[in-house]
Amino acid sequence: MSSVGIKHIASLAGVSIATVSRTLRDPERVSESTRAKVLKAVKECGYTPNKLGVSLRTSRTGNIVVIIPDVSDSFNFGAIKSIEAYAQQRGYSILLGDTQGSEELERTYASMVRSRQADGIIMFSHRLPFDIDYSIDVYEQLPPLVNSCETMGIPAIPFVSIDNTQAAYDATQHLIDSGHKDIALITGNIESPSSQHRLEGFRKAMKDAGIPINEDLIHYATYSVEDGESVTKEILQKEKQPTAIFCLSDEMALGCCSAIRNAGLHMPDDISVMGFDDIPFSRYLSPPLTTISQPTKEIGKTCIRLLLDIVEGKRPEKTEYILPHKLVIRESTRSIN
Amino acid sequence: MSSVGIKHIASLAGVSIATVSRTLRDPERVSESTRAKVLKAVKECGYTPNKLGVSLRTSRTGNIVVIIPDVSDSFNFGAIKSIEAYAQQRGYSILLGDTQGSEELERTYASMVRSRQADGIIMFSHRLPFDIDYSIDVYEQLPPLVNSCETMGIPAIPFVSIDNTQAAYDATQHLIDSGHKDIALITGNIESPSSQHRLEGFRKAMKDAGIPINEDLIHYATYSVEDGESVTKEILQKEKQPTAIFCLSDEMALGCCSAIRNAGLHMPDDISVMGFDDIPFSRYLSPPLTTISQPTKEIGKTCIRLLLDIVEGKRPEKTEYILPHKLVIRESTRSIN
DNA sequence: TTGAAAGCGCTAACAT
DNA sequence: ATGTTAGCGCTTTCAA
Repeated sequence: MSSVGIKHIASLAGVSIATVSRTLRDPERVSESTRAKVLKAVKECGYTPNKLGVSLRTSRTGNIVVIIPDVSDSFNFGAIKSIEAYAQQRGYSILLGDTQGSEELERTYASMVRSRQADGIIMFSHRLPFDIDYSIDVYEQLPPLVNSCETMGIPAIPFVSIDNTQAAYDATQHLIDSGHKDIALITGNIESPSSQHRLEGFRKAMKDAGIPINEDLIHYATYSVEDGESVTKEILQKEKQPTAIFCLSDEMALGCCSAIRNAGLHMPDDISVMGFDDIPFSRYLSPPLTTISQPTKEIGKTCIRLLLDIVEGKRPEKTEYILPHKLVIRESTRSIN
Repeated sequence: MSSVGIKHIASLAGVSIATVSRTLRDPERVSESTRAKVLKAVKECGYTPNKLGVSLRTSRTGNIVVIIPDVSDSFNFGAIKSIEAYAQQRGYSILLGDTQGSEELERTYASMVRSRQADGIIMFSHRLPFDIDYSIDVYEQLPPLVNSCETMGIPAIPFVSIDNTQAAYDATQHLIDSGHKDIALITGNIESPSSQHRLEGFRKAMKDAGIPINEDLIHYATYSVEDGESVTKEILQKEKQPTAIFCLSDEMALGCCSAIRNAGLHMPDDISVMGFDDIPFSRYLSPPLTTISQPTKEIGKTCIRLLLDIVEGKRPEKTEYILPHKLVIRESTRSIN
């Protein structure tokens, strides 16, 4: 791949490099004839400005890094899609950084803004991906950063999510209303605030209904298909079985359903399963999954809008954006009243 | 976020900026005492070199763009994962560019190498994301680029994939061996070589078995869940129904299974379903999906290894890497002999 | 072992 | 309307 620079175009068009630059960034400011000459040369050479030079000079890159533990997790998808759409509309590019849950990779991607390769970060994890000195003003040390779905618990960092506690409360309430009392719960990584809050919502709903919680029915795992399957296996091997299993993610629910089927049981007749997230696959499951739907599109759009405002120097009015969730009742749960 | 540059560190440590640079890139070349001074200053300020400056100077960025129509497509996931792992090991960062199938976005991401923000491209789509002049040497105009799973049909571009024709042949053969003759086929976007080759493999297997192909049973769609569902609905509404449906992607098979269930039919008793890709979810379906498994890890690793070699100036020995696939027989197909 | 200085490609302030 | 020039942050000769 050959490399033509602005100087080459300038000499080819018989103008100064400044004129080339102007023609490209603000065509109105050069005469029509000059513009034609320059554009012709640009076209002939297939010239593209070296963005390193541009960014170095302007200290703007037009790149936003989105840091996600797992891009393949279907839940994130809706959010990513709307982040991309809106960013493009505002002239920014989205760089997806998949971290496989590795903190090191989180930091690597986050460092792209420190090293000036990107202007801001949207973070789908709860870990702060760089060190800050809490003894001095935290605000000053923060790059443009927005938290999606998980919070780091730092007030200076805008946070967009649903009310996980209330959502889990609603899901649990639905099971309780359907007559379930022996409800097993499988959590995601309990270090993530989303998992903590969902667990909290579950406890609260049970408590409000006056149902004592059997701690043996609470299983600590991760939001993965594999864990959903293995934990469910365990659950089904015990003597006393729950009438319902509440998986704190749909991915887990998927594994859960598989384990139930493999045990020769049927949903929802033998056991009810409640998911969380409403990933696209959930409606295609057999039976289709009852779950909590998150407004992923809105979450994504809010994140990127907020972030670009910050990048461009506007301060967001609020620092916490809680969007509405929805209980989606399908066929994996049934009333046992 | 404050911004300290190399000059600041230099003055803080009482050395020249050249020494700071040397200390950071090749610590051996400065005296121990100087090194200590510099590193101390670096640490105090939390200094990170501005990569724009570095890259501008060295004309290397250490970034690789991976361009994918849809990061959420579970099939790509395995490949992405191993691409990331290997790249990291060789000191490169992976930037994921999700294009939603948009050619414009493909070009946007591809232009990152032309504009010097990345060193090379791994492309999961079949469209060349920039214009080239076929009247002059094509090779000269190509940035470091490797094709994954889809080929652009340009010999100069290395290509890593399975043998899609043979894989579809094997899948079809399995159905034929099981006694199926009336086999419906649902293709992906027929402009993609992978779809074309899979269709070809299907035709060849049918022909070799002496089974005439009913063109009405070949449905042209895209690799999506939605299309799998809607096309299957259509198929099930006709008078004469096939005994098996071969979906050219697992995502489609998912929708297909859902449609079959909604029609009150059962797999594999009423109808057999064959997928393609073996995405992680497939084994959790009910019933688990019979499909073609692709060696995604190997595909990813081969791509990135090839690409980094090219970036670093080594020419790959071969230009086509065909890796082995595998027929995975689960429970969505049955013998009707 | 270290420093001075050129220059990577570009933009923008200033001058014409 | 266009050109000249300084300088963004860094690496790397070259010289000391």
